[in-house]
Amino acid sequence: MSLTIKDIANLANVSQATVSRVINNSPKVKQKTRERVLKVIEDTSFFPKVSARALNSGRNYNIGLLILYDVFKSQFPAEFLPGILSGLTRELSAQGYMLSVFLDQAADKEVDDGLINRNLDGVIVLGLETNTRLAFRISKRKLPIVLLNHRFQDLSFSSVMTDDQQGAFIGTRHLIEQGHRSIAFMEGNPRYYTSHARRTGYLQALEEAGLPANPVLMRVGEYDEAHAYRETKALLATGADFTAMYVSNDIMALGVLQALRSEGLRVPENVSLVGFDDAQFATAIDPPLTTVRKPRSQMGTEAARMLLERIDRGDSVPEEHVVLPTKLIVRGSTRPL
Amino acid sequence: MSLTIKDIANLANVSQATVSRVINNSPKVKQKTRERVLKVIEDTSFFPKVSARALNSGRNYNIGLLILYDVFKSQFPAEFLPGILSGLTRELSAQGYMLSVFLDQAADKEVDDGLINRNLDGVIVLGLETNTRLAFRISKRKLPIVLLNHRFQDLSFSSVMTDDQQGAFIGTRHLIEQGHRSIAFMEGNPRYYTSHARRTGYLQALEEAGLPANPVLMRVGEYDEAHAYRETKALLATGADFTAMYVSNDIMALGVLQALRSEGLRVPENVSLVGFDDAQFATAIDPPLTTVRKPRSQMGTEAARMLLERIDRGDSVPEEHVVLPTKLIVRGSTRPL
DNA sequence: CTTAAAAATGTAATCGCTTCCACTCGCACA
DNA sequence: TGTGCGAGTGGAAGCGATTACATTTTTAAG
Repeated sequence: MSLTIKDIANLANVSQATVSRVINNSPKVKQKTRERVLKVIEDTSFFPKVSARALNSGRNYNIGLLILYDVFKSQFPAEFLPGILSGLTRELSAQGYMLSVFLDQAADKEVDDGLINRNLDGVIVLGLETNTRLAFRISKRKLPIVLLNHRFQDLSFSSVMTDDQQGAFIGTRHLIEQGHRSIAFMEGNPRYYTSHARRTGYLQALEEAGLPANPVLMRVGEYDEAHAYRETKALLATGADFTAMYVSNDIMALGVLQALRSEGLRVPENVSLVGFDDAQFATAIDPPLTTVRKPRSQMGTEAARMLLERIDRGDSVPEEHVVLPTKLIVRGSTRPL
Repeated sequence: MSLTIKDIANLANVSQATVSRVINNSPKVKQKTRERVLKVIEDTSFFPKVSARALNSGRNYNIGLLILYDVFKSQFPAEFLPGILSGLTRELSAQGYMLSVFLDQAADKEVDDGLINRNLDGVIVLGLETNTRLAFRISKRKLPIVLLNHRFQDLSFSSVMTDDQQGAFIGTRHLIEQGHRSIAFMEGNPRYYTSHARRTGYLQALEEAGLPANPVLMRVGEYDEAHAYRETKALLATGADFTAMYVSNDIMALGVLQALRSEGLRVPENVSLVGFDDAQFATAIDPPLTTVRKPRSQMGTEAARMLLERIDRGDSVPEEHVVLPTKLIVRGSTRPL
């Protein structure tokens, strides 16, 4: 049927062991022999069978991506997943690994059986919040694990995050640089860590500029359009003055936009607006939204790199926490005062 | 280290062979024995090692999802991927399979080596158009394959599609039912099959209602907001009358919306609008967009089901083409004339 | 109660690779 | 001329399941 290393061994006039050594880059093969074997491999386009290697080496060359339920349920921007997948697979396939996805939507048992026992070399957990029960179970099996887009303080899991505080900071600072002094803030669901971070970034920018934080201008909603609309209406009803607003994500910005319009206010003429996420529609609405973008692809590559390192070096690798900066994308929804 | 089938055999006082039979639901095990073995398996939370089974059964319990480049490059709605993944993994994990993703972005060789040789039991190809070169290569290796969201006429590959024509049909019919008689049509990139299907659906609805198709009202653009904006402006410039418009996707609808607004026209007061895709932002814009939704999750489950059938029964399964209906979601952008 | 067929179970070979251990073959050194 | 050593290679034992084939047990017909 298909080629085995035995065939390669015969063709190259060496033993199976040597072929195996060549495949695995063992240093103890004479250069000349190595070349001969490689040539045969090349010519026959031989590819070692993963299951056979896995059986006795323990390596499965397969890592799991566990997408937690909250990612799907919430207003997690849909365009994140493609970006992250792209980063993950690029890095992983370069090292010969595959990526298998698992959704948390199925019953817990399913995830347990499926995910943990399926001979994965490691797991990347993508979520907004840590599912602690699950994380504990995975760690109990000593499976290397990296948290992506969230972290868990009490457990020593490596994590890759973005610096949402810095994101809100640069977004707010952009408004300040444009001359705005009265800048409102629309917070997302306070249950999530990110909401807090973004508020802190907003406050930090104000403070750096010596601007007072005005509690009246700070509203709390959910990461959806309806709450943002309602809160903006409420804010306007207070009669408070503001010429700009930092909104915690792009979907909310849509709600803010509607509320402002309904009161006869225009963006950016009357109010400048900055969002977060750089959603697919951000360029397509009127006005195009100035927003803050997470380095989606890079988040994937970083997570993959860290996990592979952990797999290679074992527990000796210390817990690592990477925080990636976000980027301000200036479009038409902001303008100098 | 970890449990093997041997341990289970000892604990249950049977042979390895019997344990294996129980695991694989072989019918030739006495009910009583089966229960005893299952109990032990349950108690020890044993899980057979995939690589070991794969080695001699040929079954890898791993299927590949190949996401073609055009999916990422185009205005493919970002929210599709999560929906499709959800459907795929639900069905697959129920049958004990995992799903590994591969992106077409890497070099072709990578995909070739990686995808084809990595011991997958089958491949699902998600794309807007068939990458024929790749499809041929996969089929040459006799890997079962199902095309998702596209099809290829000349090759006998099974496929799962949505009925875009029916989608445009019900969208247009909705407008007709609301009393509209002059209905414009905004087409997407004519290079894609879907564009053609949507136009046909539009025309079909007009014909069914005995309405003439007016070429002046039909514009062709790309699946993005900028072209839609431009084409709408051009349409308005002709001075042609219309009270409604069918737009080939939601992103384009954003452009249409802007163009209409810029000319002082309001939606739905002056023009009713129907889109396609039910993008994440469709509920969040003003007015909320009436649109046509693809059954994302179901597309996934169907594709998985078909692929598994093909894997189980081999080539005996005839080529199958499933076409799923779309659904009209009525929101605020349409109203009776 | 036999006894042959059917059903259930066990034995052991096998899948394709990795890796431990043994072995060969120069070559430097005493 | 031995001797020791290290580099390179080969032989063969697994890894943990599946499965063809052999064997035992059960069932049912006579």
